[in-house]
Amino acid sequence: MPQTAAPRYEQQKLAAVRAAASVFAEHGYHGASTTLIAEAMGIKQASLYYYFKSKQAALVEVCLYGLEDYVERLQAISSTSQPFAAQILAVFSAHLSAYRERNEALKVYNDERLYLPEEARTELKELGSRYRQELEAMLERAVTAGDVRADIDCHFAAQAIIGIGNAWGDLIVRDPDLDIILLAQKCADMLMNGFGNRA
Amino acid sequence: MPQTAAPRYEQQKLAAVRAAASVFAEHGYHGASTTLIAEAMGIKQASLYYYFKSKQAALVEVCLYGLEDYVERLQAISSTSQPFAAQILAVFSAHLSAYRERNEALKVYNDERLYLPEEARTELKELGSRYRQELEAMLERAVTAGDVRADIDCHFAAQAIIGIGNAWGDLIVRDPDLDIILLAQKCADMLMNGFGNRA
DNA sequence: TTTTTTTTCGATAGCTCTATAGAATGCGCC
DNA sequence: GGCGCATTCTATAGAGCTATCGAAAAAAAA
Repeated sequence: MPQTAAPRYEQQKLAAVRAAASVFAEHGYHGASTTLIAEAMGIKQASLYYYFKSKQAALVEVCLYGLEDYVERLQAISSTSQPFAAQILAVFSAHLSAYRERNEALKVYNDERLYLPEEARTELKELGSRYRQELEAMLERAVTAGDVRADIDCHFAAQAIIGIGNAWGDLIVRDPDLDIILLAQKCADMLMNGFGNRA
Repeated sequence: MPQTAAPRYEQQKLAAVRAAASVFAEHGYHGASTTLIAEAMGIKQASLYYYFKSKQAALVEVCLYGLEDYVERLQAISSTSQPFAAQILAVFSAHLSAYRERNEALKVYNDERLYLPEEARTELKELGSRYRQELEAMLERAVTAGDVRADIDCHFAAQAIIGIGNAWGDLIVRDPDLDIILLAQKCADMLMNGFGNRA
């Protein structure tokens, strides 16, 4: 699928972001060198600065790339009128497949965001917490609809869902054989029904 | 509480491990400098090498310190004959309070273990997976006892439990006001009963 | 006090890393 | 071909970092 009118710069810029994501994911922000990133995309170290103003700027772009359509996807799910059980399955599927598709970038956001410059950090933090808030609102609606127990702490629940997604996301990055669909089903089942044997 | 016969060396060594844990936790392994670690314990950079052969050796010691009684605690819980619901609550409590007590070291183990030397890495990995296996065995016993649904994938479940614990552990480190007991209860409740409204 | 041992220090070699500057190369277009 | 622009290169300044060495200081032993 050839991009229409994709000037070389755009292509290379994207390649640079991806290379940076990959190297940051493997070595961590501080452990990664600009030389390594450049090599990963087949150019020399100094040429990288044609695309990034600084190493830190590269980190910012990688994180943004990782989060990009992440929140939007959740909002799309959240705005459907499916029963909650179906929604939560969709949430896990989206979360996990985001990890698979942009796995390095999302991992980098989770692991290295502490090293972002203050300014970018708050911007991204806001994006991240928008995600949590959306999830929280979704849970609250499910409570009113009677799909979710009334005594659930929605704030806690939203954090837990994100935590589970991220934990599996990490494992997915390292083990490409994991079946995302199956995993999402198990997560959703766990969350809705618990492990306990119904008396 | 004065340690009986605690020679200066032992004290300082422990201080060094803790300082390293703290600095690694804040800056990451590669982002941390030996100067910073030394300063954190009030000595000069070169003096640190009296206690650590190398920076990497410090990482190893921090990780070991973080995991130390972690597995043992789980085994203690696992060997009781409490009902599973009580056990799982104890597991979460132990997991979360370990994070609070040795928070930096455990966080370092989770975040930075990738940068361990191969040899130490496998040793620690084994410790870590002993934890998961123990949890898995516990779940299997609970299935036989009828406390847990028979159709649960115990391997998945064990990973999920660890993932949830670590996710909250991370948040605990950053927010010291979180109530661990309450959190553990919510986690256990979520796991056993799920969020779904029982028809 | 003097001697011995443990702990800390200052100085520095040797290395790697980021970022910059200016030259070279490719490439479309007249 | 030759001009202008975009892209990549080589070379390097400048800084920080780990680890080592031998001397100093502190503590313990005699």
